[in-house]
Parts: sequence; C-alpha cells; structure tokens
Amino acid sequence: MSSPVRVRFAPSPTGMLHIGGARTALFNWLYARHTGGKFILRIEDTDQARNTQEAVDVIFRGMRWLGLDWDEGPDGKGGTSGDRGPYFQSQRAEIYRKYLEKLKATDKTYEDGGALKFKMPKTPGVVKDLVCGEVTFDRTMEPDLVVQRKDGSPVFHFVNVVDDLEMGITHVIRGEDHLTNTHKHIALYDALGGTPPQFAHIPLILNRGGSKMSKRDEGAALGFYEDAGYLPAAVRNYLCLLGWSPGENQEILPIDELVQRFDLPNINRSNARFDGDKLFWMNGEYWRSLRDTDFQKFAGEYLRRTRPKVAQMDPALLERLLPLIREKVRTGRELAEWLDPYLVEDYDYTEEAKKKQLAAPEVGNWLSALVAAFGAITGAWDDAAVEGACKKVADEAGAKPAKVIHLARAAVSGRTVGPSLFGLLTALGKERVLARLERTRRQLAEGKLVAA
RNA sequence: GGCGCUGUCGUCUAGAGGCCUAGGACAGGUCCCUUUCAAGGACCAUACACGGGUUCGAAUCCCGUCAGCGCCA
Repeated sequence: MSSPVRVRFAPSPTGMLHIGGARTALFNWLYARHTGGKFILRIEDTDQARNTQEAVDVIFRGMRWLGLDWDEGPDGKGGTSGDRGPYFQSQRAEIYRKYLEKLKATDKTYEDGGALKFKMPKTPGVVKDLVCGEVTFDRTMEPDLVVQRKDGSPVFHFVNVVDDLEMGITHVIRGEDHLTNTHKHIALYDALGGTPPQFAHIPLILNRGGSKMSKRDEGAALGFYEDAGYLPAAVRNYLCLLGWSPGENQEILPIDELVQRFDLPNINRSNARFDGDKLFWMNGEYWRSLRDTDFQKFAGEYLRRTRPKVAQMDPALLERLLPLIREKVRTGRELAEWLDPYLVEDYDYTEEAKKKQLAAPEVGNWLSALVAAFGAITGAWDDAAVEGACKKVADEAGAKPAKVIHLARAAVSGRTVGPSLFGLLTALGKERVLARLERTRRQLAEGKLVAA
C-alpha cells in the first residue's frame, strides 16, 4: 500500500499571492483533504531582496482568507508545526550544502566556470504525469544543469528537489509551466538516490489576452478580491472550476462536496482564461445565499476595515439600511459604496444626480411639496405612508409617480441609484428624510447643485 | 529557434465510438415584471480549428497541418 499523501504549496514571498498560486494551493489542499493526507506550506524565500516579513504575511493572510489550512509549515505567528522543517528555504542552507556534497560524491557533477554542473543523462527523460499522461523528452541535446552558482548558492531546481525529498512529498501538484523541467528533477532524484514523487501538472490560468496571468494583470493578486469585498467561499469555488469540473452540470458546491469530488485524474489539460464576470456572478450567488448572521459578520468586518465612519453612525439606522442595500449589490465594496450617502449628513451629490434629477425648473417646488407631504404624515412612518405621500405629490403636480420617486432618491441620497425608495425612506426615518429634503432644497436655491 | 502541452459556443466547461440535429453556466440579445440600478421569470443566438484516415458509425481513436500557450536557449 502506498504511503499517506503529502503535498505542498511552495510560494515565494513576492508581496502578493498570485491567483494562479492560490489555485495551485487550493488544488493541493483539496487533494490532501480528499485523501486524508498532509498539506505542507513551504516558503521559498531565497530572493533576499524581496524577502520581507510583510511579503510572507501576505501569503499567510491569503491562505487563511481562502480557508486553506496547512498541517505543516510556519504557523504565521512566528511558530512552526511539523517535524520536517525548517519550512523557510532561507533556513535550509546547511541541508542544501549536505546534498550538494552528496551529489558531488556521485561523480555526476563537474565544475565549469566556477559553477557546479550536473551531468544530464542522455537517456530519454520520461515523466509519468497524473494529469498529462506519460511525456517523454529527448535528452541527447540536453545541456547539463547548473546546480550551484559561482557565488555558491544552489539553484532553484536543486533546492526544490532536495526540499521535496527531505519533506517526504508524495505528490507534486504544480503549474504546467514546470512540466518541461520535470525530467531534470527526476534525474536529480535518481542521482541523489531518492524516489521521485508523483507529478500532476495543472493547466495555467490565463489572462484576458490569453497568456499566462502575470502579476501585472488586473485582478492577479488574491488580495484584490479581499479588498473588493468578495466572499472567500465564492472565490474558492470559482477557482476550483478553472481546470477542473465536478461534472453533472453543477458549479456551485459546498466545500465538503468539493473535497469529496476532487481528484487528480479529472483535472483538465488545457489552460483556462480567468473570467472576472463569472466570478462576480458567483459571488452574487454566495452573497444572496449567505445566512443573515454570516452576512452581518462579513459586512461588519468589511465596513470596519474600509469605512471606519460606520462606527459613528446610528447603529439602528445601519441595521435597517444593510439588508436593504444587500438586496441590490453583490460585493462588500458595492455595499460600502451604496452606504456612503448615509454615513454622514453632509453627503455629496453625483454629477448624474444633479444633471438628471436636480436640474428641472419644477424641482424646487416638488421638494417643498415632498417636505409638506411627508411632514403631514402623523401616523406610522412606513412604506405605505411614504408611498402615499409620493403619489399625492405626483398627482398634484400632474406627473408620474416615478418622476417624484427619482427626485426623492436623488434628494435624500445624492444618487440616482440606490435601495428601493420606500424602504429607504422608512429606514432613514421621518426626521432625517425631512432634513435631507430641506438641505437639498436649500442648496438648490443657493445654486450649489448645478451640474458641471 | 528547439522541445513540450493543448485545441467543443466570446469565456469556463459536460462529453471517455452510437444516449449529441452536442448539454450546463457566465457574458450577449429579445420580451415580461417594474420605482432607478439590481434581482427574478420566459425565450433566442453562438461551438466540436482544418484536412486526411480507422470504423457500419467519431467531438470522442490515429496521422498531418494550423493555431494558442509554456519551457529551454
């Protein structure tokens, strides 16, 4: 029987967690959870220039955000779990040195120009890939591989192999861009007397233009989606669908089902373009099916981070507004933006609102009429009452209710779009509505609401 | 340039010789609903890269071409 699965994700701290890297991490995590194996996080921090604590923290943060917990590796709080460490390459120099000696002892290396080179076997290099099948490389022309640079530092291919060997990695799940290097890795395993792991090269994530998503592409960083107020579960679910399909015309699945169905053999071989529109849609699906308590938790955290002013807001108002806005938007960012007009009483007016709703000559009179009609409401301040008042104003002006409704929205929010008006007015409360209408009327009279 | 991988609607994909006059989803279009924007409902359009084989039968297997991507130099 084969040994328990051990897979790893080995990012380098570049200051961002690349969406492709996140997907690789996800596939590794899914496989570990699917098989009951271990998921290991290893930090490839050999590039001293970029290796900062902040850059490493970005990785931890991204992994946690996506819900990808790891069994071994740095815990992100200064500690470590697992006994196959260290899990930072920068702390493994001694190990690499030892393996370099071991390789030298095999007589398969030679020095050239100050660098140490590994003699590539001239036999065909065969990679038995779990996704791509058996791939054979002709090595008769293959140049020898530098394993140690002139400055003494070991090269990526070498440390990668050493780490996977030392950490007992059984399956290497990584981007297909590594496929053509894999036979070299296998040669190194053989030379070091180790058993190569199984390989699964997963298709790449392409940008809109159809080439490998690069860090410069819009939305290439996982943090982009956290900042935009996407739901991690939605992003995770979407990422699963890039290069893998659960089949049966199903796309939205809970995580435990994803874990249960995921497997290496049914990963696709062709690259996939990243479709931000579909992610946005999927986020909307998760957004709507979120339980109220979970929504409140998410909204609270997101707003606290991006809109500190909510702390000064009337909590009762916030509580009424949130569900109203939630219905109309799909991301935290949209939620925050839609909430902006109610954070403070001196809200601004958009150009569109000034131009489309606040420019007509009758607007002043209508605003006065609205103030009068709303002011006259003595009974319950509810949807029916405000609706009645709006209709009344419209009737008296000989206009369609829609006209008055649009004006009222622009007046109380400064926007042409927003939550359903009657619900909004009810949520704001009579006092605030009257004050806001009055403020708009006054500014209009002072000529402050002229479109640019 | 060499080598490798891939090639089903614009995009993500289902499809592992007959169930396919190719299914789903996003995006797009039309209509309905309507208080803007959404949401919702109904419907529509669009694909097996091309050319050869193999087979009674191919999107599915083989070969070639072309294209895309990647790696190495």
